[in-house]
Amino acid sequence: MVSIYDIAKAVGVSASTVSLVLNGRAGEMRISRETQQLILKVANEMGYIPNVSARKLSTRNISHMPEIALFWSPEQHPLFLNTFINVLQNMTSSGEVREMRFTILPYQNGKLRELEQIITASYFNGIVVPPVFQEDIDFLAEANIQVPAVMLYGDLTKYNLVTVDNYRVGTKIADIFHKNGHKSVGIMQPVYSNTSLTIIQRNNGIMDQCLKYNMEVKVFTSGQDSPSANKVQEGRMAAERMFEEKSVPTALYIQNDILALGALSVFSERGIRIPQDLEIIVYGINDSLEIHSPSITTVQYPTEEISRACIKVMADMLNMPGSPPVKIIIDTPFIFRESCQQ
Amino acid sequence: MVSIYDIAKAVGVSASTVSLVLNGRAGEMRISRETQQLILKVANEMGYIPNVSARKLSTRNISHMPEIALFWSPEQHPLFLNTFINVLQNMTSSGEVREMRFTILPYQNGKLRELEQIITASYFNGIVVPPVFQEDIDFLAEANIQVPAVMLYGDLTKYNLVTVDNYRVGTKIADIFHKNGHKSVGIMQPVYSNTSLTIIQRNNGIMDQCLKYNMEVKVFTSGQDSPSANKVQEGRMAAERMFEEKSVPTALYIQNDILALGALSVFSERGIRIPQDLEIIVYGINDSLEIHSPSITTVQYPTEEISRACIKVMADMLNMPGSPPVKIIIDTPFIFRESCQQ
DNA sequence: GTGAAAGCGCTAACAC
DNA sequence: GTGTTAGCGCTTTCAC
Repeated sequence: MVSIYDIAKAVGVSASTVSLVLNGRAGEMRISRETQQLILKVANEMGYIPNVSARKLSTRNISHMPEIALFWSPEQHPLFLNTFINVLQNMTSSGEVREMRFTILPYQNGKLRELEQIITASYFNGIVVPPVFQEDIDFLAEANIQVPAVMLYGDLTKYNLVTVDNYRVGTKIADIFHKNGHKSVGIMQPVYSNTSLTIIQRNNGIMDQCLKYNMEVKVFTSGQDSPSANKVQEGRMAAERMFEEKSVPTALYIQNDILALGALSVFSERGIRIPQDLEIIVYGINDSLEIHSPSITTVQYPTEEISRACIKVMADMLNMPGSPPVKIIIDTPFIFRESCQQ
Repeated sequence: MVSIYDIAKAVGVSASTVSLVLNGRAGEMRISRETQQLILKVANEMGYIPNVSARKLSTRNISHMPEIALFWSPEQHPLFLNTFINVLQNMTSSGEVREMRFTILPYQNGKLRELEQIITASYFNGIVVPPVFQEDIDFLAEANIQVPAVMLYGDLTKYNLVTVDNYRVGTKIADIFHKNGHKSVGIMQPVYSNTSLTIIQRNNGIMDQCLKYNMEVKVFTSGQDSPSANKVQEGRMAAERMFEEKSVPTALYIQNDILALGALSVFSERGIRIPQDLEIIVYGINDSLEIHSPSITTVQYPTEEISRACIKVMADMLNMPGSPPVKIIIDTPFIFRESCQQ
């Protein structure tokens, strides 16, 4: 970390001169052209980056407010982050919660531990993290976090939790398929999903319930992982593979809305009639499933409600640090449309 | 701002005692139960929030890296923020650019000025802002920003700019419609759009070019603003209004992909044949337009490329502060599909 | 034109 | 058990 003192030393002036020049206030004071040039040049060469913490401290940070770390992994739903920020904006501007600032910390699922320093050093006034891999949950279970923390998954009683009941989603889907007389159920999911606990939980819900009802369950994936940008293609491949089976299921649950778009296009090309040949339920949140022809029954991933509850809990914890952690389960409503009636 | 000194004074102990207790290190040292309780209680009552800047400074912030402000308004494309963070993650983890930290600062389009203090106080090592309202551009034109700034719109030569050529998108669309023999062109857009410069620019491109070709242009909106969550419904309403006209256009440009979903469902219900009765081009980025039946010709909003260029420019400016601002125009590729052939 | 010095809120070593 | 003190990097006032 190069500081203005390092620059001052290198140039042979005092730190305050450096500070003035670097802040474009050299004109106010009368600092010589040469000194200015030299300071700028040396600062550049040394790769100086101002320490904003020091700056905020020294200037009595006008806009001081809680800084929250929002951990984010690429596998989160692509609309979730946008929703979170919009909800935040609404809640703070309406005065429903105090103002806070969110800094996004990208991480790889399963590799949260690599950010241990940041997480445990209390460099933020609070943290929000959606740990959907066992490794991350294990890490958090043993981690020593001193600031308010809201988890979006994981049954760790020492932290606040805002989440949905994934297992229940699974059993309800099985119930519906059973009620509609199906004997053979398919689950379509991204390849990545074999390690995501939310997906596993929903699968377990379906499978356990199907076992009870004596329904057959098959899992379909594209067989190869795809970059997140290509979930549609992955859905197409998964659908194609479904038809390679001798017996194709009559009811299909798709774990991801983008994947569903790909699969639906294959079904359409192949002339599969929905729901007559195949009943479909999709988990996710995507406008196009509503206007798809036929319209698609979905289990809503309630990103807005999750965001709202998460922000509320964080605000409460900031106001009352040390309160016992809360656990909030958000409802996942079923929206019945043409692809699968209740 | 209540500090640990305030708490110390109130309780009648020293600041270091307060610090120890508040950091859960009271056990290490031997601080009495009562003192601990009291400190915690008073801290709560006084609404103490640790100043993370001071904390980072005093602990020689291990994870020190540039902190960038990412200004964000609700009207941004809902997938853009996610894309931005994913691209950031890829670029930093591959070592393509230095690590940086992005803090999201929500703002209302047209009200950027309200954040003037934050913007000009240099509390961040850099700022990124997508100003699409004239008020915001005017503000930025006169603002005194001392840190590297990347704009995602607006022709302000004093800042870096990464953007697309909206006007050109408009003229190209008009060219295509003209080439395909249309005499009457429709533009469908969100109500909000009458103040968004990007949309206005694309409109101007279309209109200017249509004038040349002697093509008629009509603009369609839902007639009433909708919450951002209901763009599909807004699209439906706009489509309905289109059919209230005596003469319905034979070619339609839709300014927004979600709006398009709503409109397309109406066209489908009404038995409008695409492209025979109506050729359609949509601006945006949405997987479902690709798998829609018929598939929809789009002008890609290149969020990934914009993000990449923006992050690269920011990294360069951090490495070489004081470099002259750059201006990067990202291509907006046309993806021709069934709804409008070239 | 430039430097010295105080102070922002906090932590950590050490003193008592 | 608790207090004193130095110092993190920067800005700002004032002195020369």
